[in-house]
Amino acid sequence: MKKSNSHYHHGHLAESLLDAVDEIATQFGIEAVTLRGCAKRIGVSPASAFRHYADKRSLLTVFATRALNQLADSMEASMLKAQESGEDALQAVCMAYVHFALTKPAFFRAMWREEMIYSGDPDYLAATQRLAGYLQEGFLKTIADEDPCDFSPQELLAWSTVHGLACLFVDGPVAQEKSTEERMGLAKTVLTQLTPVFTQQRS
Amino acid sequence: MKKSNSHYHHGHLAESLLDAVDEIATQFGIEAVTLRGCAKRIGVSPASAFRHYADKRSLLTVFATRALNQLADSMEASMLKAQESGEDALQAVCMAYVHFALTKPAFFRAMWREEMIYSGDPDYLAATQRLAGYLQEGFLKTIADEDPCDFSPQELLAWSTVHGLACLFVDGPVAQEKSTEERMGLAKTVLTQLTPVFTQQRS
DNA sequence: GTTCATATGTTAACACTGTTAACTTACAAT
DNA sequence: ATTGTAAGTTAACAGTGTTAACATATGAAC
Repeated sequence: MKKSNSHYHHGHLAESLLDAVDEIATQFGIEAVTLRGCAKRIGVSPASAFRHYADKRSLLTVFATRALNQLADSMEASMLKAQESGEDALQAVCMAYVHFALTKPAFFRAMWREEMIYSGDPDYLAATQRLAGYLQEGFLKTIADEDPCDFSPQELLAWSTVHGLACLFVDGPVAQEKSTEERMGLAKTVLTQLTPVFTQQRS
Repeated sequence: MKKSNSHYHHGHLAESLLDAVDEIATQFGIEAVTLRGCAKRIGVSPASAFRHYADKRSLLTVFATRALNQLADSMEASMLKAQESGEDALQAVCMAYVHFALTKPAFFRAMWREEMIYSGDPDYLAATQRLAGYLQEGFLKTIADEDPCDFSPQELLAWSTVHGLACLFVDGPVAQEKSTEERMGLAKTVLTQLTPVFTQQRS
């Protein structure tokens, strides 16, 4: 955090650019994010971004990865809290997923826009796997050392339902006029229906 | 279908532009669709599109609406076929949903990219409601004349699951290396788990 | 059939985008 | 102190959506 008075070298440009993407995406949506806009917001020349990111898509990939880890953090916290108080951990994790999508829609979109990012990037893939890991907790692992990209039908059902719900809320025509609280309640009702399917084989 | 030899007036530019979007999106993805590219493919000047569409977003809105109706057509056909042969109609409709996403990923994406279209457009909204209608068939309607945007928990569970599955296949890290057939099989396994939830209250 | 309003196309320009090449500055190791 | 390198700048490029001003073909009224 050392500050030069010359201001020629910014010093934290890579991270500052991510913050700029954050702010612009939050205010105007992920489609409005522009390299030149980010640079201008930081007070730096348009071309400077290319010293730190190969292209715009790389920047958005890192941003998406960052957003995935933020979501995973939030899911982890919810899980731990639920485990302490003896609540349904899977339910808590799912609700955290939906809550993130509702409160940070631009971030949630950025995570899954396949054509805007390099979805084969190792860090990105690792972040998606970390996220999926919290949804897999609470399920019996039948096979050890399995491919982390391979999901049991129960796990995939859980992820599909919560992901679909989040997507329909964010980009779809479902409950558009409703408040965040109302939609969270609706999500709870929907997810509760799944408990009979899971309670049979829960660990 | 009358053809002028002067070639000054194209005649079917509005529809031809939609076809161009179709072809470019299929080949290179929805992000690669460009007004100038569409115009060039048709052999028309870049500015001509604006006589038929207010802006690019309007064109993509009509394209998304068209794609939604194609999906709804496919779902309707699957439903009728299943009803004739006595199969599970809801299952058939869900499988048609996933199949469309897998075979026409660019179209499926275009339907739900909120920032690329005018999602408040009446025709677009009508198409989404038509689509949702096929998922609602087979469920008991408890309240008559209800808002078509309002879904029962069961209906929303069905839509969320199938939509999430489709999205995770198309944009997510799930089963990326698997073939379409394998993924359809996986989808069936996931969706079958929902039958106990629905059979209680099916009509 | 000629006239003419209108729908539908063209051309040329605008500001803005991502990206690159050539250049400049500051820092850090010798 | 010198100097190599990391990190910034400027100026240009082609490509984008969009608009204004202009051109042409169509079809209805006379």
